[in-house]
Amino acid sequence: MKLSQGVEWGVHCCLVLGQATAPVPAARLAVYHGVSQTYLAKHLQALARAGLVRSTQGQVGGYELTREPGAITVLDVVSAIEGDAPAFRCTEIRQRGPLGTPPERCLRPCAIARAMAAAEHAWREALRAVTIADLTEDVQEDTDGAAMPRLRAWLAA
Amino acid sequence: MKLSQGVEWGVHCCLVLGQATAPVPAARLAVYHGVSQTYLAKHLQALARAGLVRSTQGQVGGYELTREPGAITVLDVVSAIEGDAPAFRCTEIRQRGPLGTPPERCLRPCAIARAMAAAEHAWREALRAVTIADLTEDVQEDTDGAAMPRLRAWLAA
DNA sequence: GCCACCTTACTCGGATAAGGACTGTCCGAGTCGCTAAGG
DNA sequence: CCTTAGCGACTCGGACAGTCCTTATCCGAGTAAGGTGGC
Repeated sequence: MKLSQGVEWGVHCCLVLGQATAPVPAARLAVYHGVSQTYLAKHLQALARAGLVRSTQGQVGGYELTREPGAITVLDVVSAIEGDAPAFRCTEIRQRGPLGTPPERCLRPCAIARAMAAAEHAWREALRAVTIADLTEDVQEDTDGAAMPRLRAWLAA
Repeated sequence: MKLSQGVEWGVHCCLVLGQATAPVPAARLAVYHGVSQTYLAKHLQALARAGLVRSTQGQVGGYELTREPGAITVLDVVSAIEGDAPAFRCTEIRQRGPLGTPPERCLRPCAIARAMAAAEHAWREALRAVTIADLTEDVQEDTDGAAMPRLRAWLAA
């Protein structure tokens, strides 16, 4: 089990966009993070499709958040990049083989699937509890309040 | 993010082995579940490497649990199949780019990595709370107590 | 001086290749039980 | 009748291809700003 690289990039981009006062082009976000410009663009498209960011074309275009940072959770970003499909997919093994349970007896999901779904629910809730604003504050504390002012100055330049 | 197919197979195999009183060959487990024999063998090797099951060769050989079902958690099986690597891998984006934070300033893990790690911890704890014995009981209830006796009879035949 | 048009440059968006991991398969090494011969 | 050596069959274990998804990239469509010419 592994998460896509794009998740990390997407969250970082949301942190940056939360500090911006004007649309930021994808290329500028890529330079700031030191990653591939074209590939980051692909992930930003996913964020746009999910409605987390809005894209503007033209000379002063770019990406900007559609909601305030406190209203965007990490789960929103992860779901936008990774999709909503559950990590564990029950293939109904219990219905197969010589002692397979008939489908009409399988009213509830498989016990294994239930346990897996409960664990994924806990994972999602933990991600839902953290917003972009929370992360921004954490980064501020980690850097003694230096990161965000520097970032805003770099965005303005 | 998706889990390997082998996780589902591995848990099901542990459920069966928990009911067995003698080693069960991999081929028999595959027939019972209606899955590929050779591919299931590959995943059983992973369970053996993790010390969850013991393999015996020879004519009456096969696999058997090393611990009682109540002492094996779903997390044990998932870790055996998927490995212990965390799903989210921080690539230290904060250290890159024109405003990268110097490594000597990065004492704590990245705030994003901390949030992701907390969520994964919640996921792991939820899986650790469920044992093979718990799942066996759940399946019993789902089938009105019919599944395990039938399984034991099939194993004896 | 003001307005409309055009050019230009910049932006995003989807369609297109390469690499790696999961999936699926095979055959060889090792081990145990059974059989048969000898004492 | 008991012991022991050999044989045979069954088991696991690691090494080998195929396929899907993630990664990475490119070029075309669209848009807004700025400049220029006309009124």
